[in-house]
Amino acid sequence: MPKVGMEPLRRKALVDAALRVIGDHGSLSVTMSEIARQAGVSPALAHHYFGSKDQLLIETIRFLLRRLRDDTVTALRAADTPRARLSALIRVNFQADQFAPATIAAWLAFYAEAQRSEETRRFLVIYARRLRSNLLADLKPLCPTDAAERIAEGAAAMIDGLYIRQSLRSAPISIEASISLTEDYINSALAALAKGQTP
Amino acid sequence: MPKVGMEPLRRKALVDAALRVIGDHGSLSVTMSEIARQAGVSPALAHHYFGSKDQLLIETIRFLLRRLRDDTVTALRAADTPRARLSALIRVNFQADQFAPATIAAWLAFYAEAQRSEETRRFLVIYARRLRSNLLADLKPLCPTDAAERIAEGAAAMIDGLYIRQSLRSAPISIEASISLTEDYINSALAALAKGQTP
DNA sequence: TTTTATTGATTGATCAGTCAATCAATAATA
DNA sequence: TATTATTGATTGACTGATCAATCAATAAAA
Repeated sequence: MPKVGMEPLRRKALVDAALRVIGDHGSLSVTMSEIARQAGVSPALAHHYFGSKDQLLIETIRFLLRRLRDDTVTALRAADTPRARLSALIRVNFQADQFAPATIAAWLAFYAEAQRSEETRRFLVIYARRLRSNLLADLKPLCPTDAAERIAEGAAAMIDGLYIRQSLRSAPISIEASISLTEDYINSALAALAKGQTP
Repeated sequence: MPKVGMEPLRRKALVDAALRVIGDHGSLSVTMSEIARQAGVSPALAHHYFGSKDQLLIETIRFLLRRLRDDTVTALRAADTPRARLSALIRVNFQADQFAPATIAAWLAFYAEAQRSEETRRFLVIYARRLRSNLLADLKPLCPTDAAERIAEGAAAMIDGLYIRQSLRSAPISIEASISLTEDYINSALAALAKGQTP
């Protein structure tokens, strides 16, 4: 055989390259040639391993999702109270690598793509649900379930919104400011509840 | 066929068609032919009036922006206290036509496009700034300026986030629920302030 | 006649995807 | 050890399709 065992290396290199190209091109309208060139291989090889451009893009979004999930798991492990886990959850979503312009551009591009590709949409729905349910799990110990559901929904929306707004790079908010805005939302929502419960 | 004075009619028909095609295609990767067909004219005519596909797309986003601004002006006129104007502002952003799937898809597509096209980006920045500053103007009478700025930022993000999440059509939130989530955020943020100020 | 509206036909560029052919590492064989 | 068969890795060249953009020609109004 030839240099056996190239496949996993090439796949990784191609996904990385795809992410980079999408990132600084700011769109999924990138060519296989460009991706392949960035990965240092021929366009034909990219097709050999992924079958189609769509498939390579799907793998790329899976990668983004997996990275976020892994970061989340790690962050949650380090926190031990519900409130601390909420903070960890927020922080993860604004972590440096998630906030990198290229990453933001890629997420955005995939959001747009989700309107066309059912498979892409499924992945993003998974992300959206996961964020919401992670928040929910740690809000439930802190307030009634129905309130927890609303706050989880609101916090998830705020996180996504801050993230998207970042993509415009107008009046860019710092990571810390984004985090504290979300923290404040949860704090005051919980405080308003507590006040309402003991009138 | 050629009656004089067709230009404005054709331009409008083409922009409408572009919006529709972008909407149900869920992407800016639409062809001039498709848009022209929807508008009932030849592709060549679309080029005749707009010069290029990019230009037609630019006009399309201007149209979206203008519609939102007009709706905003109308809504603000009908409200007379700062708090009422805040509610009006929120409501406008979740109005039925803004919430239509095709409209959401188009906004999303333009967000992605903004990563590539400086002109598109400028338009979206205008939108983002306008939302923020409208909110700010009516928050200022209700709380200290620095707090108003934070709340405006947070509310704008929540609105955008709810909007984006709607595009995934998973666990779709009703218009009313989206509105009340944003209202609650403002209410509890203001309440937390009031409480903090008179301890 | 001059101007405006409109189109069919065409061009040139871009790409995804295919394919036949080559390269090189290994394992089996002699 | 030397030879050979096998096969994953890799590519250059090509194809077919798609599109934006152009243009020359025509039809109707002014």
